Amino acid sequence: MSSSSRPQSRIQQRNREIILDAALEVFSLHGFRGATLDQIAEVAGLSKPNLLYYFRSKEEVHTALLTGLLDTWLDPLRAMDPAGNPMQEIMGYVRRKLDLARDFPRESRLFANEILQGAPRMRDAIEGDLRLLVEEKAAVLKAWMDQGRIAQVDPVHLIFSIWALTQHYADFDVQVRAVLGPDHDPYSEAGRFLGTLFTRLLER
Amino acid sequence: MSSSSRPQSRIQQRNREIILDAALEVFSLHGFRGATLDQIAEVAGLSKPNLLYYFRSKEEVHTALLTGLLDTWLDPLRAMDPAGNPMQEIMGYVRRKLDLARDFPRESRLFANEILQGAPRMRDAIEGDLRLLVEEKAAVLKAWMDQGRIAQVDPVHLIFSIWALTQHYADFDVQVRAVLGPDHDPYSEAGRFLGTLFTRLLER
DNA sequence: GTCTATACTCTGATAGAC
DNA sequence: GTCTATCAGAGTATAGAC
Repeated sequence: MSSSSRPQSRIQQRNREIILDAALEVFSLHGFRGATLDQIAEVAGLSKPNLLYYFRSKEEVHTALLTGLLDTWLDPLRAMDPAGNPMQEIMGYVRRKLDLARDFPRESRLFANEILQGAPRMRDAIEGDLRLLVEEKAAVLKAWMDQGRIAQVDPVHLIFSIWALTQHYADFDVQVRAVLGPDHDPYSEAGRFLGTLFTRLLER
Repeated sequence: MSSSSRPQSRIQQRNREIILDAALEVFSLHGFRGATLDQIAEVAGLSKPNLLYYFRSKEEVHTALLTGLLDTWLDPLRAMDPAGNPMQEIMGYVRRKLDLARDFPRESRLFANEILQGAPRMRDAIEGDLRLLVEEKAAVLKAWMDQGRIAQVDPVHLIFSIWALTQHYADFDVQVRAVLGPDHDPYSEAGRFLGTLFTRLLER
């Protein structure tokens, strides 16, 4: 099944993936400006001109990474079902968000870097899709509170707190592990802790 | 009163401060590698060679910023008094940490950038002073829990959660404001929300 | 103390051989 | 598709006039 707009051989797709993986590694550590094509090419095991054969510019590589990232990042929130059991839905969201942080820490750091720098390449998405989704889900949370099914608390800041607490384990991984020492599994401990925290915050 | 090791005129001290303030602005936005001396010099209103008259290198400017940052950042935790009232001490800590985020967001982002990048220039401090202080204060929290004065919860992750929740408002400021819209004061709302959260989590 | 000029290296991107 | 060679510009840092 070939696309007329962008025919791609298997090797092309494979190399694009290798490059994007290397770029994720480098951009997530150093941000857009701090990252260099030399570094990305080295991690990818390609020459710099060859990298630029697959992507026209540094900017294009970065854009390719950001495209879709926000969607992936928001999917767990989207999955929160207004018709479901409130406590289960919220706990499921926390669980899925923590799993994302554990399984895709580089994506989390890429996102953190982008926001830290003032979201120069994501502003529109954040002021658009992200804001709308938060408003929608905050309304769902508010309804649950007004029905007395969970405790009253600011629903938007509740969402912020889920983001902050889960992403912290990916973004500040170095610090978390330095403090805990080698004999700990940050994410399983975090799972238990966050379970307790949100239960006590929301259960009535 | 002159120091023999580093005599400094008033104008020298003043210029060093101007440079450090400009550097904080730029480093906190772009990280070490993404920041340029040109940018820092421009923000400082000085020529690049003049900047390098006050600091021998880009590295030296960055080091000057990081030195002392961790201390400032940990001071509120240090102030948590084992002899005080547990609930008041913890709430006071959360309050002071949130005030730090509100009043010194650039410092918070500088720190976040450093950790995101793997803490290449702060590893020792984090594995040393920071870790020790957390261990000490976690023991204090544990004692309060065992005395039944606050609810049982993992004390180290409790400290992580205070960091994550307060720093989020500085580090993800752009996102927070984009979601809340213009008619909100993020920090006063956060103050109320975090008061509720930690009360419900810890009160028995 | 501050500036202009400049040395030298790094970085993004292109040309062209294979 | 991949490589070597290379260019133009940006970057850190220094020299030396004032």
